[in-house]
Amino acid sequence: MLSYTEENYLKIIFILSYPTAKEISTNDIAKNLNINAASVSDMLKKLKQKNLIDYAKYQGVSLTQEGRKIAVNIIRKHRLWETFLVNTLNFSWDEVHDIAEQLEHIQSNLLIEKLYQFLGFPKFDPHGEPIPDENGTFPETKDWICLNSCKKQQKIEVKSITDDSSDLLQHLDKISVNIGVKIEVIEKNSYDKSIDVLINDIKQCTLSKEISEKIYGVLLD
Amino acid sequence: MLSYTEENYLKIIFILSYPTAKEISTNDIAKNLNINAASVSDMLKKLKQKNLIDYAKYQGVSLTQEGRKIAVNIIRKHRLWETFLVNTLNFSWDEVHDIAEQLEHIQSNLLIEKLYQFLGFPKFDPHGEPIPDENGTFPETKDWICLNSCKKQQKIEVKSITDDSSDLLQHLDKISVNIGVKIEVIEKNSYDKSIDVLINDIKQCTLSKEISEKIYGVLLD
DNA sequence: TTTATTTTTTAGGCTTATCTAAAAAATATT
DNA sequence: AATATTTTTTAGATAAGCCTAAAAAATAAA
Ligand SMILES: [Mn+2]
Ligand SMILES: [Mn+2]
Ligand SMILES: [Mn+2]
Ligand SMILES: [Mn+2]
Repeated sequence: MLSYTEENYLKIIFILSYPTAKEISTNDIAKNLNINAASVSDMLKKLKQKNLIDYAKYQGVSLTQEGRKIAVNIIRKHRLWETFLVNTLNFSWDEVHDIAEQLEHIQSNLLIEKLYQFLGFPKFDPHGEPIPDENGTFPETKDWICLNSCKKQQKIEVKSITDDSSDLLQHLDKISVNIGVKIEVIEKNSYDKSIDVLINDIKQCTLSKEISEKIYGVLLD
Repeated sequence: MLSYTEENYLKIIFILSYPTAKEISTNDIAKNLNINAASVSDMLKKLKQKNLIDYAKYQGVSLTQEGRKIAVNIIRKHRLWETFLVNTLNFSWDEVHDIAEQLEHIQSNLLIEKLYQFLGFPKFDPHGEPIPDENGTFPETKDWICLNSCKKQQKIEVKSITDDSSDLLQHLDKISVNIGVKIEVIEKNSYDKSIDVLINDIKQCTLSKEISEKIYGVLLD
């Protein structure tokens, strides 16, 4: 049985390396968990000891088979709980991430099985993030592209927001961006990498790089 | 913000003193939490420091206003989650206690409000235990009596089982005792304090003291 | 009312997860 | 290639929550 802390380390290593499975630096983990790099070094030693990560001093870190399995299960639980909170309890999509951060650590396979069934075997969470199935397999998303990478005049249907922070999601609500809307690139501004877009063929606005790189969708036309 | 551990101490102090609010001993807490009495002494000092308990060395412990409020909220969450697990996710009543022990520590007032509403403002959990409302008020149960205290030929309708352990609940399933059944006392055996009973006017069996003292109900006729 | 037993507290340790400061290694710059 | 900067690790501390062993207080028994 792992501690919440250990689970959070495995989860963040997975997320930072997804989908490439590349090696992650001590500093990246430290920044993302808001802890000191020295503490991360300590924990990496411990996780290596438990055979959950591949790690050699100064060489970065990656998950072992076993570590990946645990990380994916935490992510599965997180996203199923977010789906429950929005679909069943009528939370809005910007309110659920912090609660799911807690719920993802509840230990019970039966609970997750039953929740999964109750929710109707969902494949994506309220932010469009893919929910791995009971074998750890993620639903297909390879035709999704980043809005940020679209050329002028290309148009996408939004499939996912890759950041659940309430700040961002509330901002997206304000400009009427949610899962399913169509966004067309009107202009690309090279100076600050922002883009001018048309949302659902009606509303025009400018999206900063920070925002556009978190929106993914499928190309239309 | 309290730790899970602190919350568990407050909860067990409440439960051990309910409904009398009498003083609780260090040893009682230690036995119930499966920890050493020395550890309990340490924690009591800390909880007193935080004004959550009234405590003087060697004199037993009781909850302050503030401590009681927190304890009742944990119990409310525990029982609402058990209700959710049984009513919504189709768990059986013997499977839910350990999961609720984890879920009761999830921090979010909004979550509990929404869960409460989703479940239809339940007053009792799957074991018949009263669920305090948002103000900490417990539903009325003062006409409930313990099966153990019934005289020969008295008959009750079961309202609650005051122990959620799966061992006991599975045993009760086996002898067809659940919430709502009628139990009549046929004979009281003074030697071991066991009683012979008739369940739903059909099935006769003997209940040990350990079992009969955990069954509560309302007197019939 | 002494003495014995039980309960509770204190003293001193251990583990986990964190920190700061300093050392070591890797990387970037001149 | 030598030096400066950044990244990572080690060393040494701390707080929470637990432990065992021993001391102190309360309670029960003689
Ligand atoms: Mn999330
Ligand atoms: Mn999400
Ligand atoms: Mn319970
Ligand atoms: Mn219960």
